[in-house]
Amino acid sequence: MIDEKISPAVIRRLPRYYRYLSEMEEAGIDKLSSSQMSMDMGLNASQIRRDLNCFGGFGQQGYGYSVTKLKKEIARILGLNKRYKVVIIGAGRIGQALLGYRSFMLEGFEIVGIFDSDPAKMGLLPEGHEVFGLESLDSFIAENGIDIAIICTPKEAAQKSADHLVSCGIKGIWNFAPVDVAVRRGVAVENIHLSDSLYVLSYKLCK
Amino acid sequence: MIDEKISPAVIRRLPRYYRYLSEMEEAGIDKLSSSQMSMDMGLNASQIRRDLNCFGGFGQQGYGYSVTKLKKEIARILGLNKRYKVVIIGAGRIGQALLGYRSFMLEGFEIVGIFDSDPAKMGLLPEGHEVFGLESLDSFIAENGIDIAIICTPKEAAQKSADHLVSCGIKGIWNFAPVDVAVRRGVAVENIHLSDSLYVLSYKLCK
DNA sequence: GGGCCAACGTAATAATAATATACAATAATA
DNA sequence: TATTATTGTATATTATTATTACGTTGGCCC
Repeated sequence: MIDEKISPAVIRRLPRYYRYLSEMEEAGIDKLSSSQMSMDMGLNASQIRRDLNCFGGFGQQGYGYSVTKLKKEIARILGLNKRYKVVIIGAGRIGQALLGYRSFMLEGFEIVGIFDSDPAKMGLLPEGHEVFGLESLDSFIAENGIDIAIICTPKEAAQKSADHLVSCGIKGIWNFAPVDVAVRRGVAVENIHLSDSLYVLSYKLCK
Repeated sequence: MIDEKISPAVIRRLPRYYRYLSEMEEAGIDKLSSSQMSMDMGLNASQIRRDLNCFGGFGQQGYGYSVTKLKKEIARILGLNKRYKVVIIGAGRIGQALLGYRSFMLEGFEIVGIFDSDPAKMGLLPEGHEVFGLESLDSFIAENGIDIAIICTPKEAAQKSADHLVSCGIKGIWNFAPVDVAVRRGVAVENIHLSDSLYVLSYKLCK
């Protein structure tokens, strides 16, 4: 992977490029110029070229970008060519909803276990998944080589969960609890703050 | 509401301040200085003061900010003192998960209907909610004075749904479909791109 | 009540990111 | 082989965001 510091702004745009390219590919388009992308995506053409060039020259002068090739390259940059083993912590509504999210699996994120502290939640869910107790988490992570944990606990439990997961060697946390969990350097965290987004919507509504 | 352009970055921080203040209030703290907040939140103290001053001088020199007062002010700025009526479009996993999200209701977002195009989904859900057909959406929105719609459809249907909702007079859209829906000026959209966030996590993992 | 101090409010500055412009290099095409 | 399109890249400009610096104000103590 390229090492010189790439700005977070660029990185956050990569998934958008990826989505766009997937759509174009589905639509049967096999060639795109930066100016075409620019019009479709509402970004500056030169910014697009610059973004892509952070990772290498994927285009061809006088021709443009091959949709399939570029999509594959971005997938590689994002690490979507890998497979990740994932556990979910918290078998509430969100946890269960994510459990059934088939499209994650397609992209290489395989949910192999869901855990909860509440004994009432233990046992079989629809579709054959089983909810385990938290006491079995450590050994499960060790035995199954888990890469990513999704935190779907109430906010009170989130930081404790994160600490626990990190101590088990988890390297990536996808956090749905409405707190900013703190982890040591070397562990990646992405937060989905649902209510933050809803509040911003509310703000926009009363402007 | 203050009119001079306030930067999106500031607005996105407001929910975070709100969360932080709620926690401090719960913890029984009634006074905070910007430098204390700065340490807790990992933001620059002066940035905090500037952010808050976009909306008015809520602090007191030589003293700091009253937690309760500041929290109330931010709630007002975000429009959380209002009540919103909300419909969900799409009764799949995410739609159903959001339907049961009690905490939204506490903050003034009341989900009053859930709709789906699939006849197989019609009928009663657990907890007494009923899934309606899309053909009844127009009249439902008109009769119930709906403010916000949550789009939980597959990506193919999202833009069509958005168009439909806007034509019914909906002013705010909370979009969970993995596309950027386009709406006319005057309609607010907030996107939750779950997979974008997951992809960024994946990127961070293979850095 | 006067001086001191804490912490705000805000102006000035610096850093980051986005946009625009330009152009040589190069592959496709006719 | 000439033409054309479009990249890759440099540079400049503008906009946005964050940081530093400091004057101002109100509370508090002696």
